[in-house]
Amino acid sequence: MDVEQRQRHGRVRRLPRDVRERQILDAAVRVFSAHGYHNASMDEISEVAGVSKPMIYAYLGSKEDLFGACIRREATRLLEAVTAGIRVELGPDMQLWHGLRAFFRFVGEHRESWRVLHRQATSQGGPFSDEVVAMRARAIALVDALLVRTATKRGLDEQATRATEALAAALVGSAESLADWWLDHPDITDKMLASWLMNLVWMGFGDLVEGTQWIPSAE
Amino acid sequence: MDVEQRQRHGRVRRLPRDVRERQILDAAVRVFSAHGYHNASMDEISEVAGVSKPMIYAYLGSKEDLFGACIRREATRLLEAVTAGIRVELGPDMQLWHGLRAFFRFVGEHRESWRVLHRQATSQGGPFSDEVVAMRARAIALVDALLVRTATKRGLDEQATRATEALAAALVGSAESLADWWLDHPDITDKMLASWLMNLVWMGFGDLVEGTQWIPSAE
DNA sequence: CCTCCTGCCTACTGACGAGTAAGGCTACGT
DNA sequence: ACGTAGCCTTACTCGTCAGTAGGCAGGAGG
Repeated sequence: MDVEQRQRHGRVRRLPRDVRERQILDAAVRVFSAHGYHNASMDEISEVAGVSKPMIYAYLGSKEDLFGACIRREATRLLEAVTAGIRVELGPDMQLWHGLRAFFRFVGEHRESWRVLHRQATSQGGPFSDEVVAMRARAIALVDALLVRTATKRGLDEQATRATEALAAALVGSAESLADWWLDHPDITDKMLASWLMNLVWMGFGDLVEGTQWIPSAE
Repeated sequence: MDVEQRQRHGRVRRLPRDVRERQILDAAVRVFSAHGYHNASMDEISEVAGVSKPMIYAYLGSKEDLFGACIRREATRLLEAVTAGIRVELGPDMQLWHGLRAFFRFVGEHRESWRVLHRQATSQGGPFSDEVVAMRARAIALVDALLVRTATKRGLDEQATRATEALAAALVGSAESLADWWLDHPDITDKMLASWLMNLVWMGFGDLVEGTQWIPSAE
């Protein structure tokens, strides 16, 4: 009977709620990632999820709610991956280094998540952008904290500390942009990316051009 | 008679084509900037432009065409502003400095243009993104050329030159991100932004934290 | 064996918005 | 005076979804 129904509908039927929710979210991420928020239809998501449309509304709410849920889940995963990668006991440069590596590794392994987070979500002027803006702010705050710690550890000068938040924003943006660039140059390793960016922001062009290089102290 | 008609419709009637086209493009940029591509309706654009909808179709074509035209116009303005700001006779650091200043000045003076270019256009997976991707590629190429010139002027090492394009992408991204950050911190001057970013990418955190600073050589 | 709860579906509605048909008005050339 | 070209409008069509109404099935508890 169960088998019969699977054949009739090509679907597994009568699964517990949390399993269905995960399936739906997975499908939603894929579809949003592929077509963007507006061009993604609930019908397609339901089809990919192997579930009928009313189920989505019953479990995850409106399209906007669904999108928000996707963003929250993927952003949380990303932030967790990055924070997990950081070694707090090391110096600031090594912390940044490991954070960048974790970031690029995550993007490499979850391209769809990244597309949803970066491309789709940033753009839509709607209420969901709140979700992303908040997550992005958390990322910037993370970097900012690192910069502030670094600056205060040594004798900080007032000018520099006022700029840390802006610098953090710039750094996050450069990493995002580099991740996007990566999508068109897949033959690069995540380690190379992290290394380039590290040299750029830690050493600067000035040093770089003169041959000075930053190299991770103990791999 | 003319006055009567203005009162009746609240509109100036019977204007030459190129004037109307400009009005329509201006309105489109404002509406796209405010609501994003998908949430912007042709009806609203026509209303803001003070023109009926069929005029838009007659002059600028479909919604997609219209959006493309907006992007092209605004992106061209931006690139022209930046290239006009660059002083080719100066050293590479000063060139970057002036380029950055011109960029932030433009963004400050044309926030709506910037929103359309950066937020809306990057996101939509549609065919118009081609327009933006192309323009962004031109911007990256511009920076890349500067880096390559700088690297080859001194003794370049192979590793570094392979990375220039990526670094250019990162730099462009950081400038974009900083411009976005600026929207939430309007009490900052464009000069400060340019200076911070310049210090970040030219000197790096390493130097910055030790008190070394980059300062424009002759203002 | 009944019944009720819950997972699940088919089949709709209703709105919104892109794009168009068809024609009116005016200025200018002849 | 009379076309004719080009500016401009009102008032539609029609497709596409988001969201919903209402009902079927299968298992648990009486």
